Amino acid sequence: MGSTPQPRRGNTRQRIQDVALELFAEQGYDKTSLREIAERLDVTKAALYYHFKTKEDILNSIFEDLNRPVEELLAWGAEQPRTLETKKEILVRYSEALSIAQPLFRFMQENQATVRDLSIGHTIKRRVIALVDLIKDPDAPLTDQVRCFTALMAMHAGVIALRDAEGDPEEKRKAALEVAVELVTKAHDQGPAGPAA
Amino acid sequence: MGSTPQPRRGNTRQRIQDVALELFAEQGYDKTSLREIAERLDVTKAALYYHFKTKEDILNSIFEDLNRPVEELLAWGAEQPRTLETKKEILVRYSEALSIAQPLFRFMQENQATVRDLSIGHTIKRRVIALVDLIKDPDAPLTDQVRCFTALMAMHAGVIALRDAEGDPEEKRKAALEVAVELVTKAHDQGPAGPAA
Amino acid sequence: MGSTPQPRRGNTRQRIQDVALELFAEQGYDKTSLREIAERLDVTKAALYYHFKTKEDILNSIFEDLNRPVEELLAWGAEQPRTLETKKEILVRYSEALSIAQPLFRFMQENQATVRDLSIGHTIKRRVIALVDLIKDPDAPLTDQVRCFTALMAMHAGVIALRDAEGDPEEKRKAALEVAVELVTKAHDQGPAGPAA
Amino acid sequence: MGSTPQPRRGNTRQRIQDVALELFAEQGYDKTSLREIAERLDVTKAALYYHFKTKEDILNSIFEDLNRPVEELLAWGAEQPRTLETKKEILVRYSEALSIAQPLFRFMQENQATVRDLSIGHTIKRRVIALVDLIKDPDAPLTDQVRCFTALMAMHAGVIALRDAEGDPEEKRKAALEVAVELVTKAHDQGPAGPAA
DNA sequence: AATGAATGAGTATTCATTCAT
DNA sequence: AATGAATGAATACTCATTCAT
Repeated sequence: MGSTPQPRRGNTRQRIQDVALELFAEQGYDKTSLREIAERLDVTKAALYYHFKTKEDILNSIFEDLNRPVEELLAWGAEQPRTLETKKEILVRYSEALSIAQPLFRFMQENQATVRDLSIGHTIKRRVIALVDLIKDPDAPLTDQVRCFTALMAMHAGVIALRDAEGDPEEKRKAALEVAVELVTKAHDQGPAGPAA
Repeated sequence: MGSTPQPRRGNTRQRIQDVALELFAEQGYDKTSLREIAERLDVTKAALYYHFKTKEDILNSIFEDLNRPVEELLAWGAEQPRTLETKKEILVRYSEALSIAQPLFRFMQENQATVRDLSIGHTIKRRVIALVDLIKDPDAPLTDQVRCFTALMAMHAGVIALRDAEGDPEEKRKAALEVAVELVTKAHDQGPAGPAA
Repeated sequence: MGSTPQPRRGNTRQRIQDVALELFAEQGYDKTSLREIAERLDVTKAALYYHFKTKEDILNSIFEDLNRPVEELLAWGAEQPRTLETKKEILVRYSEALSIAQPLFRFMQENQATVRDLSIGHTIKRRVIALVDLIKDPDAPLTDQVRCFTALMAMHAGVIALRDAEGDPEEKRKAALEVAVELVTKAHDQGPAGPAA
Repeated sequence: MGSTPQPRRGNTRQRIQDVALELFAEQGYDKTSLREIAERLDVTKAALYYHFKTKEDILNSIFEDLNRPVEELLAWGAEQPRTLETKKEILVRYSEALSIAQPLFRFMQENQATVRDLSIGHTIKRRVIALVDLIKDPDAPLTDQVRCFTALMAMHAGVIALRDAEGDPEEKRKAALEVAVELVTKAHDQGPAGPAA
């Protein structure tokens, strides 16, 4: 186990990404060294540099791959009418995207300080803003804006933060989605100038 | 005569904490070196070690000081009856505590991965659980649990995450508190087994 | 039909030498990596190793090619009578050789420390000594030896060191040659035991 | 030998400079690693970083110290009348400065490619130009300019390049100085527009 | 109450080189 | 005639920590 010099097929790049994401999510970006990644894969550090230009580049490549669904969701959402139905659909899809790329999103949430000055930092920030813009109305009062933002956080919580709380993950996700829908619905039902009396 | 010309006298410990918190919150714990802290204070690194045993110890001391209000809130809450009024009061006080110790909480949120295996990690985790326990009913269904947890996150968002969004900080805090109260109220109104018909 | 559309055919070896010399002269030997050379040629590093055994070997091959004229000059000079005319002729030819292989000589001058313990180091050293021997008289006093050595340096200066000083390169070369001739003439006119009274 | 933990007096900084210059001159800047310097001094690499911010900084500090005499010579020369006597005096003093700081100048000459993009590169270039300006007449014809530049190179040769040629160093220095004076005198005697008939 | 001097373990990154295909 | 994948050894530099003074 581990000592057989496996003929290394062309999957090393993928294996690096997998191990890196696992470690980044487990221990954080800063605390994960390239030495550690290399050791787990039983290759040398230099091999990592054959496949990626820098440590940050490993993260970037992972992000690009796993982030695509969210990007597509944003593109789709931008073309829909801003109805309540659309908003709900966005929440549903986002929840699913979160669930699928859970380790990446967990990593992003737990390493905000680090991620902020990495090149994906900008992308992420823009993306959150775009997402909120899709589910809140343009001139929504502050309270409704908070409701919409909180809706997103509810889903993050359901998928990521409550990761090691008791309960079936899928049920937690559903519950969080329900709460999110509730919040966005409430925000939607009130016109831009507060409760439509 | 009356104005002290050398303000740095015996207060070095405090100054270290101030600068450290500022830098930890700005750049993250890992990326802030003791050299940097020392340079800002115009003392040597060794001076830091006169006042604190380790880097982590600096953080611990900051945490102990700023966290006291929350600890007191938990103690107080534990002795109150679990009425809706109590829950609301807890939310109000927690929101205030967040506001006062904003840099610390921001630091905690943005450095979760790092904080997790520092000694304050356990404390924080226990505290969040205790807090949720105070505002949710013992046998609340999953959805209500999510509501309560989300209520807390709403307040974190209002005080911390929305820090550089437009708008008056105090108003954002109030709006977040409002949403939080709403969520907890809804959770409270439904009995442990769903809607109290 | 007549014009070859793919000029890179069998000439890779030459192209490697060209690019390598350019980069060696520009940045120095140590600071020029094989990666850089390969990238400029749009081939892989391994391709370089198909054509050359080592990095040093690339340099050796360049040196061998461009150095031939000087070697021939030495051979020719060794067979001539040691008259002033011969000496002048050697200076003229050397100046021309310098001019033609300018990048190589520039490289040699600016990377003396590095070149010293490369295999061309010995060759170069021997060659300079041989050259001085051709233009100075066997038992010339120290001052005349310095004159002869300085004559060579004057030409190096004229072609290499003054490279980015103002003025037409060819004129600078001529001027340097003139000064060199002057020095050697002076050295020649004085017998082995000082001024021929 | 070497194992006694000598009480390290406050001379470490100086010792680093000494060893570094020795190695830089012997092997070149690029090929001298901080590990090597540290090992020779029987300290750790980190100790070097206590005293100097970077590898380049070590070189800078050496340069600043040893270069002072030349800087002073330039300042002095700038205030003198541009007579032949002054020029001769400059040559004499420069020759002495070269002799005293021989290892540094040798290093500079043999590592031109490297030094060029270090921070001392600019300083050196400016200095050579300033020096030539002091010994050549403002509108000297090209040949005279070459004479002056060659005069400097003659002295470099006498002190540095001929280092391991036979003969007493001091005598070689004197001979080189003589040749340099000769060249500058010749350049001086001819008016700005060629031979003063 | 603090400094000056140093360490040991670590980091990301680069390089010349190799070899099976 | 060349590539893709990898290595081993090195490099400059940083960090938290220690300790005699």
